Order: sequence, then structure tokens, then C-alpha cells
Amino acid sequence: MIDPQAGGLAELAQALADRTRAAVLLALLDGRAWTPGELARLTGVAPSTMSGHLARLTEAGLVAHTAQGRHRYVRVAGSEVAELVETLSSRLDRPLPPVTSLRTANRRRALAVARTCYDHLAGRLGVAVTSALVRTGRVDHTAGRPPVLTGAGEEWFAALGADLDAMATARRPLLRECLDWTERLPHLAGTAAAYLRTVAAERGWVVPVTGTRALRVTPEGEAALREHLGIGPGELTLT
Amino acid sequence: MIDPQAGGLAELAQALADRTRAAVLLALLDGRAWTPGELARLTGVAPSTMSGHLARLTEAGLVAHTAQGRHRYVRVAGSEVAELVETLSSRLDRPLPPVTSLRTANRRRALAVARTCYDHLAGRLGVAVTSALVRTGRVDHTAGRPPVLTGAGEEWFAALGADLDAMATARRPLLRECLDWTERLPHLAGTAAAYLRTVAAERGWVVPVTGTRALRVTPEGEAALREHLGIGPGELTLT
DNA sequence: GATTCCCTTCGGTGGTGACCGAAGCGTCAG
DNA sequence: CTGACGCTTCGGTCACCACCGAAGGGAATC
Repeated sequence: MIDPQAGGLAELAQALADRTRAAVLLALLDGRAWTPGELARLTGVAPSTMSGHLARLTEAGLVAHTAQGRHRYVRVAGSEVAELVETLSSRLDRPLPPVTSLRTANRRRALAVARTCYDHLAGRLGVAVTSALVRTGRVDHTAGRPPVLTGAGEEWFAALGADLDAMATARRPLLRECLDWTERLPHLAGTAAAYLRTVAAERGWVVPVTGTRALRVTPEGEAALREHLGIGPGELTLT
Repeated sequence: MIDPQAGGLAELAQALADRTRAAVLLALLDGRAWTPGELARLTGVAPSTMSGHLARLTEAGLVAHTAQGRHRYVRVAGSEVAELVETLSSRLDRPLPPVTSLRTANRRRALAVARTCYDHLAGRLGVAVTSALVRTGRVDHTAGRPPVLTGAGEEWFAALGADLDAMATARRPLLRECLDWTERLPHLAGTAAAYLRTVAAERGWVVPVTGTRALRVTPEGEAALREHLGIGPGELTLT
């Protein structure tokens, strides 16, 4: 065994190498905090089994816990973990053509149009917002460098109601690149992108599709996207 | 088990979830084709065991074989696989501070400065070349879009001796983004980037460090990088 | 054609881990 | 204080798989 990195790589992969743990991580990708009991019911295993899985995921640094009374809440350990899972999933679109049913095809289609990725927007919508922000000069995203807000971008976010000073003090970067597994293109993550998702949800631009991470863009949302960012409805349809 | 994607994700992770298979993939990241026997000796397992591992990696679509006489050559199935492994490794720099020995520390340092990633340049060198190509207007890399060669870039590659027409007909894209696991920034992959590595190797700008994927930049290489791309020697030192 | 070499396939073994039910512990409600 | 609830720990079972040595098949060499 020559390469010392192999051990670490295998260890990380082992944490993901189980149907139940993978399902847990995918469920947590909606950014919400779940209780162990909910996750056990979702995946169809006994609470004791789920407890073991969660211990394993915690040890691997993939999920984090928050104790609250007699409940315990589980969340993804950080945005990097969410991005890691998304990246891994992006390899699955190749050997996935055997669509099992119309229902799963529709679900996948909905996910591809717009969805939540941890705490920001993803899918066709996420990529469209990203390129619109660059196109309108609000984000500077030159190669080899992380994306940054321009002066115009700061004004725009402030007009939306964002407290950029408070957001900038967080350990997490304001903007960050995240590879979109359906679009195969980067979209924006980070506190500013998370704020954008919050605004979109609060103003009713998007509404969650119950039971999945998918989002539906409302007519008000389409109008707002056109008005604020110049995104036409054609940009959100799948080819 | 609600999410049908969980099965695929777990399956892919399982293929990586073994020390020996992980070591194989890391070895193959140098872009060369190895024989099963070489890989068995490298990892210290019996040939029969290695055969099973390779069958497993093949089934997962991670490696490909080429029969040649009584030898069989194994390579990484494609550049996406190499990028996937690099991305996964990028999560390892967090829990890796316990450096086991001076030797591994030096090896890691060498890998961080310059190395091969499948068939292109990576590490500090790869990122420096990437940003220099953008800085000098040879590559256009705006946000949300794959990187593309500009007219000036095409001329530059042609002057280096590249046959861009032939390269463009390949199924693989000319340029492509690849996340660098030491720099945490994208560097360029794709046929054009692969050609650049070939040129650098042929002209003696970089020489491989035997036994690893690391590269050493020669004095001629430093001169060429400054002359062709305006990369100063300071850009290749680690902070 | 026989030999050599590389690799695979085939039994057999040992260790790891996913799973469950039962029991234990802390927290909140009555 | 008592009961209900949510979660974890423990013991035990079963399947899977990493590993090896031995045997077999195909390709090059003599």
C-alpha cells in the first residue's frame, strides 16, 4: 500500500457506501434538519439501525447534530458536504437512462428545472440566476478565482434587504461555486446565494414541491425573474 | 427507501470504498496504463485479488481495459473519473493535518506544487497556467459557461504545434473545468490542456518525479513559463 | 508443440457491517 | 412522581466481501 491518501479516500467513500446512508444524505440535501425518527421512517429501518448510521456519518464529518429537548436534529455538516454529494450524484446521469416509471421521470424532470441544494437554488433555475447575475454585472466571475460581488451587486442585494456586513462576517464565504449535477455547470452557493433563495421563498417566487427537493416557479416568480434579472421564461424550460 | 438515486450513489461509493481499489485509482491518476500485475505489486495483494478489484472497478465504469497480447492494460475510464477522484480527495485536506512523517509531508508538498491529473497539469502549476491563459486573453472563461479558446488562444496553440482541427473532432471537449484538490480552484482539462502537458513534458519544462504523480519544474520550464505566459517563479511557490 | 508468462476463475476462510428486538436513559407532560 | 416518548446501547444473526492458493485458459517464445 503505497499511497497514504488511499486510506482516507476509502474511508470517506465507505461512509457513503450504503443505500440507507446515501438516502439520508440525499434527504438532508433539502437543507432542513431532520430527527433520527423521521429518517428511520423515511428509509424503512429500525430506529436503532438509524442511530448507528447517524453515528457513522457524524464520525465521517458529513452530518452534525443539534440537541433540543428530547429531540435531536440532524443536518448536513456544511455546504461543502452538500456540494460533495451533488458532485457525486452528477456521475449518475450517465448510467441512469433506464427510467423505471413515469413518476420517477417526472420527479427527475422537476428536480432538473429547479430545486434546493442545501440552502441555495440549483437546477436550471440556479444556473440561469448565476449567469444572469454575471451578465448584468452584479457578480464578477473570472476564471481561476472564486466569484465575487461587484459594487452594483452589493447595491442590488442591499435593495433586496440583505445585510451584507453581517453576512460578510460569517466564516462561510459570501459566494462560492457549486457544480450543478443536472446542468453540469457551476451555480452560485454561499451566504449571498442562500439569501437569494430565502428571498425567493418568502416572496412566493418559488414554492417547494412537497416531499421532494424540487421547487416550482410561480407566475409571480417568472415576473420577478424577468424584472430583476432579465431571465425569460424560455431559460427555465428543459431542452 | 424513498429516493431511487440513493441506490446509485451508494453503488458508486462502494466501488471506491476499499483501500486497495482507492490506491489503484490514485495510481491510475497519473494517466498511464498499468497492468494488473503492476497494480497487485504496488498494493501488496495477490494477482487474483487484484483481478477481482479490477472487475469491480470496470463494472462501476471507473476503469477501462485494453488487451494487448498477453498483457492487459488498465486505465482510468475517462477524464470525468479522474476529476471525480480528485474532487473526492479534496475533502481530505481537512482531516489530514496529522502528518505521519517528513517523507509524506515532502511528497504532499511536491504534489501540491505541480502534478499530473490524468493527462493534464494540476496543482499550483495547473492553476497558474489556467489563470495566465485567461489573463493574457487566450482563454475566455466567463461564469456559468465552459471555458473556450479565443482567436488569440487558437493562434498560440497552433504556434506551439497543436493541430486544433484534429483535436476539435474528438468527442472530448477542447477545454473543460477540473477542480484542483490542493488549490481548491479550477484548472483546465480537456484535449487542449492535455496537449499543453505533452508539450511541457517533451520540451523538458517539467520532469516527472519517479514513483509519484508529482512533477518538477526545470529551470528551462521556469523560463518558458515566464516567456510564454508571464508566470513568475513566485507564482509556483506555496504560501 | 511444449514452455513460459500473465491473468482469470474457483473454492474456502475470516472479518466487517447492516439489521433487528430488548433494554436503558434522559426529557417533557400530566 | 409517573407515564409516555425519543433516542441510544447491547447482544445476536446473517450476508457480503477482501483475501489467498490452486487450477485453468490464452498469447507469445523457443
